[in-house]
Amino acid sequence: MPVISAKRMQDRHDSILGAAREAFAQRGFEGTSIADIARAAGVSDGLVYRYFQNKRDLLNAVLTEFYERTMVDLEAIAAREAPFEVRLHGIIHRHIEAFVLEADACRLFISEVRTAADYQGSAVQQLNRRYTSILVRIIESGIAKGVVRSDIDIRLVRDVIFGAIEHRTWAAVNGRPLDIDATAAGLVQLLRFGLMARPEGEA
Amino acid sequence: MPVISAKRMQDRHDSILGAAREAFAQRGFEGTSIADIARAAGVSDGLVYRYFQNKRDLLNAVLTEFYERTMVDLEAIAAREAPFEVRLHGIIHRHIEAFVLEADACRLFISEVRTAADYQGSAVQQLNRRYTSILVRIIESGIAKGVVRSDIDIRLVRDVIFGAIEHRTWAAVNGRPLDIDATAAGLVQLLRFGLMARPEGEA
Amino acid sequence: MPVISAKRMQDRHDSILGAAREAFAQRGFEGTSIADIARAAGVSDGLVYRYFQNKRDLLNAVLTEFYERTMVDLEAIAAREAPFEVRLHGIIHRHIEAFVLEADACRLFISEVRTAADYQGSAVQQLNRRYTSILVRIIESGIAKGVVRSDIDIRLVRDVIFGAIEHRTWAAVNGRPLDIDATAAGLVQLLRFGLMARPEGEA
Amino acid sequence: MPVISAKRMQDRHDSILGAAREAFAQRGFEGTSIADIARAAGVSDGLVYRYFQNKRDLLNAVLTEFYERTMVDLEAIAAREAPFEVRLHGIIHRHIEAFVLEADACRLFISEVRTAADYQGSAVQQLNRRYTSILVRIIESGIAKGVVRSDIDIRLVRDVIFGAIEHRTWAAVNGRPLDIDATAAGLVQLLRFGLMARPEGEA
DNA sequence: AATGAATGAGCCTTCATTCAT
DNA sequence: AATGAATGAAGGCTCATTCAT
Repeated sequence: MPVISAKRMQDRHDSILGAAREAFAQRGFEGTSIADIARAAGVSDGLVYRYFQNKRDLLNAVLTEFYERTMVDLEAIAAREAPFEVRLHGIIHRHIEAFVLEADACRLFISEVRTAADYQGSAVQQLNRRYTSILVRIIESGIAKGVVRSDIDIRLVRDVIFGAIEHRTWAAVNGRPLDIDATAAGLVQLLRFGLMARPEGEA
Repeated sequence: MPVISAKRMQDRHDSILGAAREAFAQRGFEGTSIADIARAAGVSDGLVYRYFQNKRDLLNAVLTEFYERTMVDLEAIAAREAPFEVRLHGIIHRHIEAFVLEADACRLFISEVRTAADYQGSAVQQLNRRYTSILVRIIESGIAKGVVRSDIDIRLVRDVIFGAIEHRTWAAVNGRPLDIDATAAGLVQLLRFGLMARPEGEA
Repeated sequence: MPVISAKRMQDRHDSILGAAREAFAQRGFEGTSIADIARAAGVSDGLVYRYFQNKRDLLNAVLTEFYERTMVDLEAIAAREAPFEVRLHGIIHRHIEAFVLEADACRLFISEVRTAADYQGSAVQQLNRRYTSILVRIIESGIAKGVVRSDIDIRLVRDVIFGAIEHRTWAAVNGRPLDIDATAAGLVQLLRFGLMARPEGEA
Repeated sequence: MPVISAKRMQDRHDSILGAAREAFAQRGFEGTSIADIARAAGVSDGLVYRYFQNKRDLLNAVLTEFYERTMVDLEAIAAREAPFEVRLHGIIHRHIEAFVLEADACRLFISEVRTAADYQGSAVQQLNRRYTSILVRIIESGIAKGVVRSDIDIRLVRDVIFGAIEHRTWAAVNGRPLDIDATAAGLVQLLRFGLMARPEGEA
């Protein structure tokens, strides 16, 4: 039987997590100390270790929370009934948005977690897979409907989309804002008909 | 008259640089200590500072050396006389190769340097620009020849290509090998004609 | 509720401060390492930084403590109702005593702090000013009472007294003892009537 | 038989010594590295050790040179035939001048040498004794001539003069200039007749 | 004679983590 | 349950001194 109420525990948990998100975003993982986080959360250093195993665990928790929050939106878009192009555009648009609005979390993931030795097989990797698989399912349904070429390499398309957005957004992270609408539209257009000029000028 | 021969100095320089490349690749920048590098290079801690200003400088040197080495190949490909598709394929192929063969350097760049606060305006950023500009010039020449649609967003294409390869190769970095030829061919194909199925079935 | 008692904290503080005073006195500021001090105080290196901001701060604390302790006596003497000569003698005597009994602190101040670039405007300089101003006020009251020549340069007198004692005591610091009474008496005598032989033989 | 000429050796010696004086003056003893000095002197690090045993020895040499240079003037003043007051004033004036013009050397002596463990019995201490003994001889001759009270403590007078000047000049070292003439005159006046107001108003 | 490459000890400070209170 | 004092290892960097060339 807990000595403090479950709600109080949840509040503590959340404020530590929030403080960590903030701090990691601003100063990076190595640049943030547990004392920083504890102070921002209004608790003692020691208490952090009651809620999280260690600093690394806290980082994972921050990213897990980000993924789960963002994924709700993406899955809603994927579940919607709409033509292939609309759903593709929707998911690309929302993903760019996530990158732009939560650039800090993305940067954390890219520079601190994805490269870590223990990333393979981690919970965060599972989440990342679920995240990207949403896009994969959309493309699969496009193929099923005959809108997308069946000989396409789905995983390659996935990497093209996520990779392009990551690259694209990076500049925006440090400085001038990114035009989300234009970028989403441009990417969809490029994906639909490719680079090549065509006599018939269809695209 | 130098106290040691130029060759000996070059050797020292190279062994420190090599040890640093190895160590950074395996344990990351923060995870590597100067003592680690010195030990691996068979020199004293202090000597590292005779050849490199500080730890950060050593990281820059590792990446500069990688970029310059790889860029020689890329520029040769870009300079070749060949149809657009051939040159595009060539450069994509070589870039994937670089990623696969020197995954360590790429990982370093991505996770330690590109995200650093002082990346903007740094020498490494200059090199990265030169690197990516090779691809940009190929696309421009494709437009000039009328092979590529003139309304294409070149910077978006660049981000698609580099981003896709980065994402794609990531899996290969940790574990199973990547089929370089297939990946290059698939990416070129996707870029040429896009995702969409076509009645004429040209692609 | 504090984790350890206030007394225990005070003890820690004092033992670190004491160890620092001892170590600085024996080996100078640069010659003393934090590890030396921690070992002598029976604590870990890290704990020193919980009680003092850094090494420099520790030095300031040592000197502040010395000044404040000594100043209590000096101010009591200055506040006493007594003829000018008595008060002058009292303060000179006590100042010499401080120099002799706490030669280490004086040496520290003279050789490590007063010459430092950041001395001007520092807290220690404030204390030093308060310290010397006690003497200045006594001389001023001597002038007010008509016992001391009104055309005297008070700051020069101050420098004569403190400078002389500093010089004088220096020998005593390293080796043979100084006769405090004789020195105080001699200095007062010299200050009262100067060097010159006088026909009337008054002095 | 030396492989290089004695003159060349002397030049080397002097340029190293000069570079050291400059560097110590500007950055202090601890703040100056042998490499700094070697660079400024236009020689290699190693060569410094052919001319001086170690860094400490170099500091001693700098101060010895200063003392010897200044002492020539002082001894000339002491040797002059003149009334006591004139000679006393002359030597005080010249000493203040030395302090003001070569504040750096004085600061070095005060903060780096006089406090060192090996000062007692050192060559620099010998020089310091010779330096101060010049003043002592002047006072003795004043006593012999009956101008100075015979019951005066000569060593105390010496400490008063040198101590006062040291204290006085210190402020001048960091900032506003010191009026050498006024200070010398004021000190002589104070020493001659003391602090006390006198009915006859002789002083 | 002269160089300067090489050494390696040393130092201040930070901080994740533990545990007595 | 909560605190925060305490630990102690680790790390980047400097520099006096030596000695092979």
